[in-house]
Amino acid sequence: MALRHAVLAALLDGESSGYELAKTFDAGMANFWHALPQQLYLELTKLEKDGLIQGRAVIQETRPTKRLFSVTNAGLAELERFAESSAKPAFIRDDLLIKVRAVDSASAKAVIEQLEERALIAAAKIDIFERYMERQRGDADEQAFLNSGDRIGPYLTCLRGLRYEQETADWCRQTAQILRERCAANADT
Amino acid sequence: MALRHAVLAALLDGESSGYELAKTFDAGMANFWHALPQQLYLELTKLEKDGLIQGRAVIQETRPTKRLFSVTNAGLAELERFAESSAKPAFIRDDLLIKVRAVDSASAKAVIEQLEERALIAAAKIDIFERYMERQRGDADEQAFLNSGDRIGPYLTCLRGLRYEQETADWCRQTAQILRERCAANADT
DNA sequence: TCACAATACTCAAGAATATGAGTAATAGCG
DNA sequence: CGCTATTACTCATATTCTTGAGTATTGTGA
Repeated sequence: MALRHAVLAALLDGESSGYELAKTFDAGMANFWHALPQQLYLELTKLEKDGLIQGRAVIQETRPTKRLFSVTNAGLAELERFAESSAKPAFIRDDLLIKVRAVDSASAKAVIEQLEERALIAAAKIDIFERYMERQRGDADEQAFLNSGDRIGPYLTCLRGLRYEQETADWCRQTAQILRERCAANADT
Repeated sequence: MALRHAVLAALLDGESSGYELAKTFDAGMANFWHALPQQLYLELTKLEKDGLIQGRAVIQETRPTKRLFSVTNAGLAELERFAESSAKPAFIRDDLLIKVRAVDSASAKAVIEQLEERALIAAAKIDIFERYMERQRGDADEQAFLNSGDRIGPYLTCLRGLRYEQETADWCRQTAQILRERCAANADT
């Protein structure tokens, strides 16, 4: 039931069409939710039907007409209710971790490659998050921004995403290194 | 398609019944997969039908008969294939992060409480992981264990789970602190 | 100019996950 | 002696998420 709330939260940043949302959602939700365009369109339709968001059609000259959605007061109230409801424990689902958990000498090579690949992906995300955060806080330093900025939510969650990716990158590199050394030791014998 | 592989990986630690697996799965998978007992029983049934695990009935005197499952050679081969297949990018799904992202003065109080609660949960997990890791490496220090231990997969993923929970706890406490300060500043004006 | 990418969506079907309700026996506690 | 917890599972349904296939128009590079 929480994609619903993730979409509402995303629309707090300003009205958006389904298409725009689909492009920015994964990045904007900084690592703690993910959805395909089809799900987003569907969810937007439902949210509008329930009166939590409202859409307005924008007729464009050169592009198809789009519908921009924004959160209604009922939507804000729903987010309030959501905030007060008890949160389900979070969970990650990560194929790569399963591969590492099951790793043995036969699969080590493939796993090492994927760890390195993942470290690169994480590094790219770190860049994106850092740029976003710089832009958000502008001239102020972080502490000042967090004390006085309004709508600091996206910044706070981006901070979490940033650290998560830093940990991911570090762990992937270290784990790949350990597995490489074990492969080498194995080959010697 | 990966609960399947998570269960296979879990059974590498030794044969287990559905019931035992259900109790240890969430903890053992150290934060990167989660499943309810019903799903696990179902998956075990499918895995057995596909010949990737085999079960043997153990008749107990005072308890109902249980079935212990272990990974077959076909199961090991399937894990190999899985390791070589390209991994889907991981994703987290976390209600609490959505709440933080949408946080405003109205919802701050509820969100602070949940952040503090989450920090405690994370601390409890950290304890569990640390104890598991100590037990695993025994007398050896970590480096030595990782160099020479066999089946280091569970240790490596536990390490990741540990750091993840440490980050979670830190971030939750810091974020709660920031929100508290803003509440106080708000009340002053 | 011609294919290909981008904008802006929709619909249907399928796989994976979650929820709720049972069954049935024994163990331990007061 | 009755109550609840534990062991050990099963079945059915509901929700959620993913996948694949479309539609229709416009902008852009070779």
